[in-house]
Amino acid sequence: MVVTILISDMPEFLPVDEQMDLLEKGAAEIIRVSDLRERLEESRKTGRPLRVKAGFDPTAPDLHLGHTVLMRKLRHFQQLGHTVIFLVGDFTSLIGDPTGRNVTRKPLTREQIDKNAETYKQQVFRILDAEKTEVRYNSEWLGKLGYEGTIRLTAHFTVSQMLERDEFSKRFQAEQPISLHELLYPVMQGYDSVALECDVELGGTDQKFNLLCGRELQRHYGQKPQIVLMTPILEGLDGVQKMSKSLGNAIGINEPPGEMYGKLMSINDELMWKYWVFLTDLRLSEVESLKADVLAGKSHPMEVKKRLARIITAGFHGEAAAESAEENWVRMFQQKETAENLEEVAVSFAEVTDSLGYLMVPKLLVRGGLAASGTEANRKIAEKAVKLDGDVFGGLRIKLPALPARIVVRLGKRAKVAVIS
RNA sequence: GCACAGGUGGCCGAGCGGUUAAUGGCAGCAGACUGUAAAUCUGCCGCUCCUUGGAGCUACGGAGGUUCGAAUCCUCCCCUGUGCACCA
Repeated sequence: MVVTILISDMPEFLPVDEQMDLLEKGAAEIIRVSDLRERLEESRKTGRPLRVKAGFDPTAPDLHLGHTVLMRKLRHFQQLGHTVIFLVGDFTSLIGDPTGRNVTRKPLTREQIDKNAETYKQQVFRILDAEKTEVRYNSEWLGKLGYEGTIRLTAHFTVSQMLERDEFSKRFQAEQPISLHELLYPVMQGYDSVALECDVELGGTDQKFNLLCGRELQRHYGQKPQIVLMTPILEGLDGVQKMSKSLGNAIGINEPPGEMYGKLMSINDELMWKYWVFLTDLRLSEVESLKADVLAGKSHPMEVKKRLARIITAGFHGEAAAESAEENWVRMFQQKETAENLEEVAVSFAEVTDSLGYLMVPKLLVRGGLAASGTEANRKIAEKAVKLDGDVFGGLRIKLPALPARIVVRLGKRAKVAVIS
């Protein structure tokens, strides 16, 4: 399943201008544009594809749309015939990337790393072409480095260079801890570029420092410094903070179509335009014209958002699934009816009934994952937020009809069908 | 090693012997309003059990202690930051 097929069957090495067009779209910053152009010229002349690396800490096995901004850009390089290296930072994840952290990260165990790396690959290849992707692990060379090699490597950097880095200096000034080993992270990431002889490295804008370390080190090792292409950090559902699973504002690429569609619809209008740019293949000019139409009142923002949700959902689940997700959404939220394709939860009679055989509604809510605890379920019932088969429920227990029973349980926006037997 | 300042619920941050499940803020959830938006307003926001009002349990870095009673006082330990020292 490939999200983007912008240009398929592209002959290798298009004219540089055309390559640049595709590569520059949605890039936050390129260091440096002229170098990239030059390197592409060279590759076209010699027939040597560029080596394009992106590294991943196998720490977050659940990819979300924020990650796909970068993946899509890698895919673009791939489509242009260049070599994409998917680097699993199994060694660096022993440290934990200090980027965006105000706290030292806990190191992972070997088992966790391996497991995460596998899950990661599965997900990444929904966007990248697995056949054409070189998968590497940085333990391959970092593991061999040893203490001596590490010392030699770190000698290329000074403490003040490291402290220039925003994350470090902020933490330092705020009198927060910085562990010594965290300073090693950028150095090792930089060495990856040396070991792989990268022409280009991709990363989020928050990775700038790390990416630049690669350039620095490559110079020391007599290589041409890599071009650095940074993708923007996509805001999550709240529209403010970066999309991140731990912040609870993410849309995972493995989420069912209904969820994905619904979450996309819940973003605010302003954010929608960013999603159009970074998560679809519409040209910049096309997005601009959509926006102009909305501003001019020619089209309704909700309709435009529905189209966005549909395109993105279709990219991961196919056109048919996206269409049915949309129909469901309309039925549930616009027409306030009950959706057809609600998720069913099988519940056994004993789990949710009291000794007299009455259905305990709070237990049902917990069992169905709609409430985190019985206490919370009770609160929500008291707030008249719970509906059973479409009617507001205000009590505690209910007499069950004949088994097996199907009850549509709804708490706020979310609803499920409980099948009790 | 010494001195000082700290460690409170998802996060930030009050409290400094009892009316404290613990003020505020953020995040989150629900209701109203809507375009399931956003903004705004309102309510909720540890867990369990009976119930429309209660009962119990767990919680303020860890372990002890003082006290009728401790997040609050004492002792020891762990962790963080800062300064000084060490760097024979």
